Amino acid sequence: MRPTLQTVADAVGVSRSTVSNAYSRPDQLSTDLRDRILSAARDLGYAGPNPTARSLRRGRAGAIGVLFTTGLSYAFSDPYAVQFLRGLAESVERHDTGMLLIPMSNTDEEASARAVADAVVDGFCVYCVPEWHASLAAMRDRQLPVVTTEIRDDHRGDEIQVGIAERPAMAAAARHLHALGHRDVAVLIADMAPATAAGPLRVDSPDAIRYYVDRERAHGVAEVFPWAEVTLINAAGNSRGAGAAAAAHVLDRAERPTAILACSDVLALGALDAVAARGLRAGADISVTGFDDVPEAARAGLTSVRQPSVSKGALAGELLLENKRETADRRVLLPTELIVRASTGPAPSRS
Amino acid sequence: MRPTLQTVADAVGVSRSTVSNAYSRPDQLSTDLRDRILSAARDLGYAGPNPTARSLRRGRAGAIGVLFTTGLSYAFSDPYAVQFLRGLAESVERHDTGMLLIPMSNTDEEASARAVADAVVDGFCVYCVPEWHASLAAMRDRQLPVVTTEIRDDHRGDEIQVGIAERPAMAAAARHLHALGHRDVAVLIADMAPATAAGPLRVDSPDAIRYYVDRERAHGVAEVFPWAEVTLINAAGNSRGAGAAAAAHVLDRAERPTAILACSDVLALGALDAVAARGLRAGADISVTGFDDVPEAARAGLTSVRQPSVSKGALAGELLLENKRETADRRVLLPTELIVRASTGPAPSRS
DNA sequence: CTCGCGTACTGTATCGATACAGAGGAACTG
DNA sequence: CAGTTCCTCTGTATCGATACAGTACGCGAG
Repeated sequence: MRPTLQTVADAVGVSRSTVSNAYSRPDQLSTDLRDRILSAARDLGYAGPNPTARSLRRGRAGAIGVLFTTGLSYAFSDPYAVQFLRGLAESVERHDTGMLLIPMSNTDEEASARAVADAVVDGFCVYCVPEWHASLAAMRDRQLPVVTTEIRDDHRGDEIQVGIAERPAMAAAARHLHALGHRDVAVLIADMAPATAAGPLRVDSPDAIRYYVDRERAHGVAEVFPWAEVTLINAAGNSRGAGAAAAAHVLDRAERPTAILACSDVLALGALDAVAARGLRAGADISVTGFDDVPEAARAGLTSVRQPSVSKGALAGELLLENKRETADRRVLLPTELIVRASTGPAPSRS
Repeated sequence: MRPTLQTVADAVGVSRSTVSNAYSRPDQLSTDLRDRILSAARDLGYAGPNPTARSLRRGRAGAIGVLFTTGLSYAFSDPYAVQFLRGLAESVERHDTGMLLIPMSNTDEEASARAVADAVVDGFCVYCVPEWHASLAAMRDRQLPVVTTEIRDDHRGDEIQVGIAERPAMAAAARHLHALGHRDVAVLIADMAPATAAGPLRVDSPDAIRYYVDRERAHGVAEVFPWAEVTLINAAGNSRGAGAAAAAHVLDRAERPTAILACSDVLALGALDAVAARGLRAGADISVTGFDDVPEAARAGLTSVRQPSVSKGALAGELLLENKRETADRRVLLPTELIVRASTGPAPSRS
């Protein structure tokens, strides 16, 4: 059997409490005794206080759970998500806390829900999880502090929210295109559950879009362009390849839109790939906008809606772990800004 | 006080064990009683069995710790790392296990070491952590199963290893360049501790390179080109920007090398950026090779050494969590392949 | 000499569950 | 009707630590 605190205590001839103090509260005992205890522990091959037992007794897990969309794969391949994670990691680390990644499977929601129920954590951070996902219910059952990256009016309970005003942010991109003379535009979204086929989609209203963020952004477009005249394009996932494939569907049509508003830079970059593959010139033959303003967008000359990424994550972690949680703002709205680059230009005249 | 199993048991008038069974072993009691228990639990606001307590009693944390290089930031921005993580996540998930990310701070190694010591996990996966990092010692103290992504002859203890033959893999790229007539080449590495300045570096032998993987790859180059004639370039980190900045140092020299062998695609792509920024043509004026063969490499026409990414992660998870750990191979060597694209071509004749 | 006080260590209760042996009773067997 | 088996449920021991109140003792002050 592996040694425990008691094993060490017996070996040195002191009480278990004292050995515990040797590790966790060095000021509670003489240096001499402490050294004797630690060296005895080494001799016995004692691995140090068991973190699980410590967590139980202390009532603190020392980690937060991060609920991530879509089997991790897309999440990680979006530079925006990566930056968010990085900010989160940094602030979480400052609080001597870890990050337990909990991927949200689309194929087996129950597995994800189980993972949430079993997670040894002190709180949760929800990033881009569709509202209907079973794991969210499991998370609420835990009754732990939660921070989400969406600002919603219909938000449940007392979740902390850190996010942007999705609708006006996207509307800014739409207005930009409208001012350039575009009248026939398409919106490119990533279906978060790969149930719907890739390609053009007919929905009567933005409200029919299942995932909140995309829905709000579509509403932003609808503030500028009559929704009935907007083409909605569904991508098979939030990846560059999926964006290219989805964009291809409308680029090959006789009457193609003069502009595409993508709900993420990753999708937009994919659209640019598809545009280039057809020998079209982005910003001239067709305009494309993205969302997030990831570093890659600057390299590609993509017009995009910038939103803070790293600081969004950092703030989420901060608010979640701050103990003076009562006083702090439970809802933080971050600024956005439209960055205009070469991928948008005047609408081509109809031939 | 929050309700516990006992609270629910008292409310229903059964024993604590029975309530526990209602959650964890439904077959042990009648459906009728189970329903009564679960509904009573709901009424009482019982959040379900406490995962920490469960972990302690079961002797299983239900998570593995992932030790990641350099404050998470670079790790996540390398698509290769992301793919590895994805594979790892998938296999870990199959075992009903979670992933606790443990970022390795370079500025505060002790903080990382503490995070490792306190992590509630059943094992560790080490990805790209420099061997001198304090957290590795802390990890070994835990005496838990470990899998690393490096195949080393001098490996300690009984770590499981999943990796590639670094030296011959890189040598293949070097031979490819040699066959194209290149004689003056540079090796681009990412210093894992940002102690050394970016730019050309003089070291007597590849052995002086601190980080194992880079060291081995440099040895691979040295198998083909006399080391004394190879220029070593240090980048400030494993990022595209750092790669570009480092490459710039030698591109602007009067006698620039005719080829650059980068130790990662991210660095190589940065080098390509620097090449393009100077109006040079990759594959003609200068050749560039990468390592990993990430999707981006194909788009950029980058010659690269392909290594399995997703399956490397998946295999690491599998070997770590498989319970028949005794019989399984504790050391798995994965294949690599040189993928030749447009970024390499014949050496330009000296003018 | 007694009181007060700080330092160094001890002992017990407790964190919240699961494992496992076993009890009680119904049903089936011969 | 005793014997066996199965199904439900119970009770106690236990996982490995930390919290906290308390003891013992040395030492300076009044």
